[in-house]
Amino acid sequence: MFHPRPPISPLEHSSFQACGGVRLRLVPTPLCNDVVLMEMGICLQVAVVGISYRGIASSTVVEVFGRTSEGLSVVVLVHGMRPWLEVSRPGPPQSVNAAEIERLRGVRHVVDVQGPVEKQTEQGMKPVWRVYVEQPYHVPRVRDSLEGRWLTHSSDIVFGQRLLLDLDLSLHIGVEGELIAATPEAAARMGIEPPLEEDEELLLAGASGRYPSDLIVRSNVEDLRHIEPFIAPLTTLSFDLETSIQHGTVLCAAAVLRTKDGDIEATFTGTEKEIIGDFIDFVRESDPDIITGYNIDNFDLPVLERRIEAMPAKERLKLALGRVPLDDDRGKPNRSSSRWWRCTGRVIMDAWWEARMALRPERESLSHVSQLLFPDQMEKRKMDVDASRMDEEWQERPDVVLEYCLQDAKLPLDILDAIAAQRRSESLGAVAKVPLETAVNGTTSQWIDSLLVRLAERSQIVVPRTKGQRSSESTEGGYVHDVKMGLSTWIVVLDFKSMYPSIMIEHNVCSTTRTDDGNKASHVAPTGAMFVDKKERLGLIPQILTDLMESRDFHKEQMRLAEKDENNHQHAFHDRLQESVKILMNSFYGVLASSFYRFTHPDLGASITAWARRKVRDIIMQLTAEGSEVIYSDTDSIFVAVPMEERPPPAKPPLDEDLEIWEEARRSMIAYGENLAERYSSSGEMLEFEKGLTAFFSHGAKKRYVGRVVYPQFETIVRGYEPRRTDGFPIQSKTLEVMFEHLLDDKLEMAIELALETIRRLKFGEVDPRDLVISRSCKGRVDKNNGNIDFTKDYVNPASLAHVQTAMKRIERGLTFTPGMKVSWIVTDARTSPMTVEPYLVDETGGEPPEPDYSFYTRRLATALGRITEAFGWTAGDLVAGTRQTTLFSFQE
DNA sequence: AACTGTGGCAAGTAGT
DNA sequence: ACTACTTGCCACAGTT
Repeated sequence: MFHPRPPISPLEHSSFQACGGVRLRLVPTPLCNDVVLMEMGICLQVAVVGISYRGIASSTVVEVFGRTSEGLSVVVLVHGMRPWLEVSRPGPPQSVNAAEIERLRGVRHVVDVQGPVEKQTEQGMKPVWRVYVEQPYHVPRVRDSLEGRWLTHSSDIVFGQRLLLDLDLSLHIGVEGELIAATPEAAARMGIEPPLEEDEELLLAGASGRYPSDLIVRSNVEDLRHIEPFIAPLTTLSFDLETSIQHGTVLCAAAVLRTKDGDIEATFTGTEKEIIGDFIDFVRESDPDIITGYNIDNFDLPVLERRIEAMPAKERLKLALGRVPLDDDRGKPNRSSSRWWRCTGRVIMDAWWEARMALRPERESLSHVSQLLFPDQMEKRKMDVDASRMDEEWQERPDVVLEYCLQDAKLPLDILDAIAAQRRSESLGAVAKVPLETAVNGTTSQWIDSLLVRLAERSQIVVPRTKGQRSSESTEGGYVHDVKMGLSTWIVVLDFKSMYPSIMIEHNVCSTTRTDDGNKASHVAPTGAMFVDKKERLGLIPQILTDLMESRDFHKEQMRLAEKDENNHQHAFHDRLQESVKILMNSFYGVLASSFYRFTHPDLGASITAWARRKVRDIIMQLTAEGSEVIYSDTDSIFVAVPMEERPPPAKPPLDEDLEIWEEARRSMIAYGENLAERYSSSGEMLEFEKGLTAFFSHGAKKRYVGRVVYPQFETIVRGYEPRRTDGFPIQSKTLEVMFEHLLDDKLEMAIELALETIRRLKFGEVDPRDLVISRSCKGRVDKNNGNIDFTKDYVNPASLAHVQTAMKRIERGLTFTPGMKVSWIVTDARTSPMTVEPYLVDETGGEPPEPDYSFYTRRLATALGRITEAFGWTAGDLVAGTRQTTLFSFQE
């Protein structure tokens, strides 16, 4: 049983007219001459959640699933799209006789051949024909049957994406069309009578049965257009199942739908079939854009699939969670080969995965992540249901379990809201011009394809296929300068602005501009790779990156304006957009350096990094030559010591007199940074003064340093060291964090004191075992047949690894383990080989923590702290002993 | 029997 | 999407 949906408050009619409103007209239909059907012209702004398509007779209807700016769910049935691919003759340009084209027309499933059009191919300009085929799935078949006689282009683009590419649309689209069906509530909201819902009408529109959306609109390709991004009132449904440990059956379930108007909660009880059936009904009725839950990818969705599979064939339910008619098989979520579940018309977004990516928590249990995000609210959440005794709990107090289940359904929504996961994805989709689904679950290559393919096709450049194999050779990457060991004071950090994108723009780096002809080359990389001049041909990638840079500047400007107006909403909106642009720009280098991307060549990635290394090394050499000291550098950043006659102590002093000296040093540091940035910036490359530090410390290892930033704002940065890592143990991170603060204040004695005291306490076991928990992610493969986990595919010697040992012990004790999840343990005996560890389960099942091997932890902590203190003459051994082994040699150091 | 050094595996981070 | 780099542990070989 579930609570019914409360009525939706009617919207004001005027707000709907902003985008054209609703027109009514009476027209005779061709199907039934004597009946006059009402046909309603409608104009909508839609955020595209997902795109699919269906073949109808000899044409294809594209289904665009989304949410309107007014908050209604909609499926737009777009007519007039025809699947196609392009062909050209292999080899150098040559004449093609008409008979050859006629043969092409005769190929099975080919509907039409058009052209030729002169296009740029890998072998120069060539005539290219466009071959239209019956259905999208015929594209690969025709492609393969033409193998050898023709080269094919644009022949592996998924048809759903085709709509956005051909019409140059993004996530937010304007739609004009005919309203052919609406739920009574939706009609009421729009202030109209719902249209007649006759089967013929839906069939005419290319639908079979009822889509679960509020509106069904029929449209034509010509009636879709690009619109500016808006914040869509997306809806999210979260759910949680409680299952029997003994039988694996579903005991109860809960779901919460979150809209901009609030939450609707539902709980499900009864027989397993009733629970699952009612849950499916609730999903279809509430028609959310996003389905979420905690670890649904690896738990709840597989459980639903398995339990339905276990039902007798006759009365088996359909797991129709998708936005398609009930009898349409595409409604069932599937995860074919991919790590992600897909479900037609909706996005499946696992709050576990999103939280993991956004927060990088040390432990990943729902309770730990909630604690992290909502420390105050967690008081309310009573952990009084013992999940390891679920069957008994359900027997004894079902209402408590149901309440617990509802809580667990609701938390994922709060988590996603707290990290703004949906909004971020919407922004990324708007920038990469892909549906929400691709923004959430797609790969970077899909986002970049979306921009690159559409520009190539507009620029009369053929689109190559994604390459099959990966080469064994890897490209040399960025340059990392040796870091000076110890404490340095008064440092400026200079950064190249968007270094790799700038290089790509400056040197016109693109697969379409690369050349082997030395006469044509105007850009020669340090590796010898050559690229033509911009005037000869402007590369696709430089064009896109230039646009992206401009759009980032635009959104940053809008942020400034919003800030001035104190419009937080607008500020956050543009901040997300500029952030998405940045993410996208930085992804370009990655796909270009990958060997299987369609628009790349091994020269590209190698040239970019080679130019970058040269640029950074040149500046380091010049700085060194002029007497400045370079402390560190990684890829695009340079840390330079500010030249000063006398270096004031780094800590901001309380005394007036000293404070003035300190402030003066800070001012001269800023001036020096700005001066360097200006001197080393040319038109093509921008070196920016990014940060000013009073103190910088490293023990001498690259990518590991801490710094006290005093410009542009005050903060402490820690890079690479244990406090940044999720696989250390808490006391290690906490101690180092405080020690770093002391070091940066130039309070060496306090840092050493803390190290000695913490090690002493640990040696005598005077610490909370919680501070000794180590967590790491663990791989493994699930055996399809028996559900067992196989570790041997991922690990050479699984049993010798502490995290695998922990995972195995969890499984032994009947606890969940899903490949990729983090497991937590305490080392109980390090004298054995491999060391003995015990899972730490206090958060999950309660009980006593395992007895730690304190001597192991003492040694590990001493090693970590000793690395730092060794810069000041205290080795790890000295820290454990509690005294420094002073020798003549150590004094000389 | 207890160290010490080394190569290999694995995870995680810093940077794009 | 990519490379550079550090660290921890194990297995093994070679000392002390």
